[in-house]
Amino acid sequence: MLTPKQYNLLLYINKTIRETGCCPSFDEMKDAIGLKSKSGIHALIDALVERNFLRKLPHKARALEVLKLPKVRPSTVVALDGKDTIPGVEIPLYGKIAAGTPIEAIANENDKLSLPAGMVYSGSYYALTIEGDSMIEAGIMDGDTVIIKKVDTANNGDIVVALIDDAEATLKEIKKDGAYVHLIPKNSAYQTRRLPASRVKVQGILSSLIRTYH
Amino acid sequence: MLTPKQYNLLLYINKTIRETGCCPSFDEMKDAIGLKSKSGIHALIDALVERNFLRKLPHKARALEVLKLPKVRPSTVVALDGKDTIPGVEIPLYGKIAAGTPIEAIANENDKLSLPAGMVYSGSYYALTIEGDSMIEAGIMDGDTVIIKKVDTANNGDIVVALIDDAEATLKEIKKDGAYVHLIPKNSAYQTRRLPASRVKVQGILSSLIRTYH
DNA sequence: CAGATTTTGTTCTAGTTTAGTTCTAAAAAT
DNA sequence: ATTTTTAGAACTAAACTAGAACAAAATCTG
Repeated sequence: MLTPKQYNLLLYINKTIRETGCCPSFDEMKDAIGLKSKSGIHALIDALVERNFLRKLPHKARALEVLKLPKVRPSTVVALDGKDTIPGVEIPLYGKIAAGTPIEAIANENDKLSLPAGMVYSGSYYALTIEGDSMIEAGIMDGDTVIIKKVDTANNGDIVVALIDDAEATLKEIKKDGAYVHLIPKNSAYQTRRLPASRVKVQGILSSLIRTYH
Repeated sequence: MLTPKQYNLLLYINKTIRETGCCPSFDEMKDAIGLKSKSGIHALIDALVERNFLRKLPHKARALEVLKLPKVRPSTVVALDGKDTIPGVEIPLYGKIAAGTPIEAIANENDKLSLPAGMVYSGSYYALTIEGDSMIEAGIMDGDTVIIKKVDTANNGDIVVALIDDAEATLKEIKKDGAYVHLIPKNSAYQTRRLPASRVKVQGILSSLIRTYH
């Protein structure tokens, strides 16, 4: 994944941005990791950008953004010897859902979400990552992971994954109105959509939500 | 599927990346699994790449990525409800947190929350149930369960459990301002509180959030 | 606001160290 | 006896260090 130098620089950049609010300069970085020339920093940063740990705004000074950090976990978590286990399940993580975009068709077998058994009851479940802010007033934020229970009917007021015209999937509150359904965003900047029931398929209802900070 | 050498090497690579954040070199690997030459490592890695357990960025050093791990075989744990087991942890659920109520008053050692190991990294954690709407604009709603990492310092912008005057615990965004701290609610109907740093103790920072519907 | 100044980022060259690959042969296992 | 695994050396390539010169961005100044 990373070389030790790359890793140390990444940690230093992240720490500095968090503590001071602004990005260190190349000279500050070279002092911090003990180099005498900043050309090496340049190469390290290029490597980190290439690996998608950093992004830099082109033609700006002190304009680095940390995209992710290597997940450093205690070894007990990966000691797969069956000691620290709880009853649990793995459900597929199907990708992102956003207003106006279909769920990514790829069901990547590698993307799985582990859940304690207590979070899922009978039935079949899958997970999606939220993109966009159309449900923000329901406390569903960009980047949240939602756990969806596969069902094909829902009650008024349920938050559902709705597939429109077999093309576009979206997470909205549903309200039935005769032969029509209303798909209600929870953000006053967005409009409720009213569609013939025949064009809308319920693909599941919101069962739980997980958000990770930092 | 995998030979014992391949399996051990894969676990070692995964463990090293997770613990240190960076990828081991071939020499480190050969020492780790007890070989005297690194040419054998090369063959093992090729085999792991071919079986899609590893990916390597071409023409890069220390640029391995673990794609998947062999399935966990829960040998002794009894499956519950036909469900599987996963690596996991249990953390204490201390009760509700709301403006004006100390945590300890409602602490009950018996309430535990099970989490998949992937949700907690190094450190000690506890869980609280949110009461009230003072953080609603941060997507934290009444009834949500928050997972708190026990630490006693935080950075500006972190959402923390703050204990005021050893009496009152509250979940707020923290901002340090010299000898003072600001405790910032995320609801325009509430006021930011500015307190001398001596009256405020950080009891943990928000690590993740779980919400269950229905 | 324009121009000057300083700070910051980029590029180049060149050399050192570290890491990865390939090949051959010996040793072990089947 | 054949195949697989291991060891070792030789080689190629990437990572790292350093210095300087230059270009661009940010800041200062009148």
